[in-house]
Amino acid sequence: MQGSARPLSKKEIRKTRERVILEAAEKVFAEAGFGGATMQLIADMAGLPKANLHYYFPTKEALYRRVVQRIFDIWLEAADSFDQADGPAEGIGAYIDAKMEISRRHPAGSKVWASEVMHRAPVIQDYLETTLTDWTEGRMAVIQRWIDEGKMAPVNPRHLLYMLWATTQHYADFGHQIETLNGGAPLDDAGWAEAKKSVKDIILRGIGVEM
Amino acid sequence: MQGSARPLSKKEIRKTRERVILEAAEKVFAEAGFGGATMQLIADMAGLPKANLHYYFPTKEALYRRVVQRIFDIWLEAADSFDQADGPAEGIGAYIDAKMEISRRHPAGSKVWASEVMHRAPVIQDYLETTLTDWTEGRMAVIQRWIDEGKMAPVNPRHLLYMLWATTQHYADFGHQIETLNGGAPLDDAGWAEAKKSVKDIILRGIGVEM
DNA sequence: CCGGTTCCTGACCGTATGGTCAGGATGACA
DNA sequence: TGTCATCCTGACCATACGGTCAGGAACCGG
Repeated sequence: MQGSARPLSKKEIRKTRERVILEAAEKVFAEAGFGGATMQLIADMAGLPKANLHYYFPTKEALYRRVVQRIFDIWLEAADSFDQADGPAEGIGAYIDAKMEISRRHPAGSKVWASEVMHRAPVIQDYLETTLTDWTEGRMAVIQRWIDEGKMAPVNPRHLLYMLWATTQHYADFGHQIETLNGGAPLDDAGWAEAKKSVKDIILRGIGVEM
Repeated sequence: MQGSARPLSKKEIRKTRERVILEAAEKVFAEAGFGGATMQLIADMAGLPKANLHYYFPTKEALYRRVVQRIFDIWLEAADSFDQADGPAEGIGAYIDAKMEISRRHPAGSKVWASEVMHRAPVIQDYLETTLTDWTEGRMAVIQRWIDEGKMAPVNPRHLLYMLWATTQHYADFGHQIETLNGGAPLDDAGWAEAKKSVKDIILRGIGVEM
C-alpha cells in the first residue's frame, strides 16, 4: 500500500479527477443511456461525492458532451488507416481492423455514440453536418478512385462505408447479444480474430478484391 | 367530420386504446430511451390522460415490456424468408430485403430493440437465451448445409448472420446519421432501392454467390 | 508564514416523475 | 329498467433527481 498517501499537486488532481469522472460517466451513460444515467451513479462509480462532479462539470449535459466528444476523436483516428493505403485490400482491411479494435477496447464509448445518434444526435448534430460529412465525402472519393482504377468492383461507395460502420460497430453495440449467443461468455482472443477475419473475408470478396 | 361520434363497444375501446398507447410508447421509447421517456410524454402523444395509461398498463416497465415483445415478433417473422429457399442467393437475398423493409417501416421498433440489447437486455434476456439462440443455430445449420453443398463460399455462418443483422439494422438505428449525410432528407424510394441493392450486392458476392 | 486560489462536500432546494385513488361516467346484459 | 363491470380522470403523494451553496481544508507562490 506504499505511496497511497503521496500528495498530488493541484494540476495532477484536476487531471486525474477529470479522467476518473469521464471514464465512470462513459460506462454509466453506455449502460443506462443519458436519461437513465444519474449523477449519483456516476459519482459512486468514480468514488467521489456527487457535489464534486458538479465542481468539475457544471451540468449533466456538459459532462455528457465531453464524453461524446472524446469518443468522436477516437473514432476519427481510425480514419488514418484508410488514408495511408495504395488500394482497397490494404486500406479497407486496415480500417476494418482498426474499427474492430475500437469495438473491442472501447465498447462503452461505441454504445454512447450509437445511443446519441439513435436519439437524433442532440449534442453532436453539428459534428455530423461538418466533420463527418467532410470525412465521408473524402473517403467516398478515394473509393471511387480505386473503382476507376479497376482495383475493386463498382460498388456504391457510400453504402460500402455504411456497411463498414455497421458491421464493425455491431460487435460493440450488440456485444451483449453476441455474448449471449456465445454461451454467455465474451469473445476471447480467438473469437475476436475469427470475427475480424470473417468480416474482412466477406467484405473484401464482396467488393471484388483478391486476398 | 362525420362518424367521429360513433360509440365504441368496450372491447373495441380496449383494443384501440392499447394499440394507440403501444404505438405512442414505441416512438417515445425510441426517441428518448427507457430512462428518458416519461409516461406524461407517451400520454400526450397518445392523446390520453396519464392516468388512463396506468389503467391499461400498470407500470412503465410493463408497458415497455409489451413494446419490446411486439418488436421481437416482427423481427422473427422476417425469418420465414430464410426458410422457404433452396439456396443462399434466394434465401439470404430475401432475408436482406425483409430486414431492410423492417428498418424502413418500423424504425422506432428497431431502435427500441437496439437500445434494449445495448443496455444488457434487462427485459428480454430470456428471449435471447431461448428463442433467439435456437433460431440462430437453426439458420447456422442451413448456411453450413449450403456451404457443404458447394452453393456458397465457406464463410463462418455465425459471423455472416451478425453481418446481416448489423447492415440491415444500421439503416434504422443510424437512420438519423444517414439522413444527415444524405443532405438532411430521409432516403426516398430510389435511395432505399439503392441501399438494398448495395447491401445484397456486396454480401452475396462476398459469400461467393453469382447473381 | 501568510494571503489567495483551488479543491472539497454535507446539507439543502425546487421540480418532475411514476404511481395511486376516490368517485363519476358509460356501455353490457338480464 | 336496474345493476354490474368496465372505463375514465383530476387531484394527490412519496420519492428521486439535477443542481446550489456556505463554509472549511489543502496546496501555492512569495
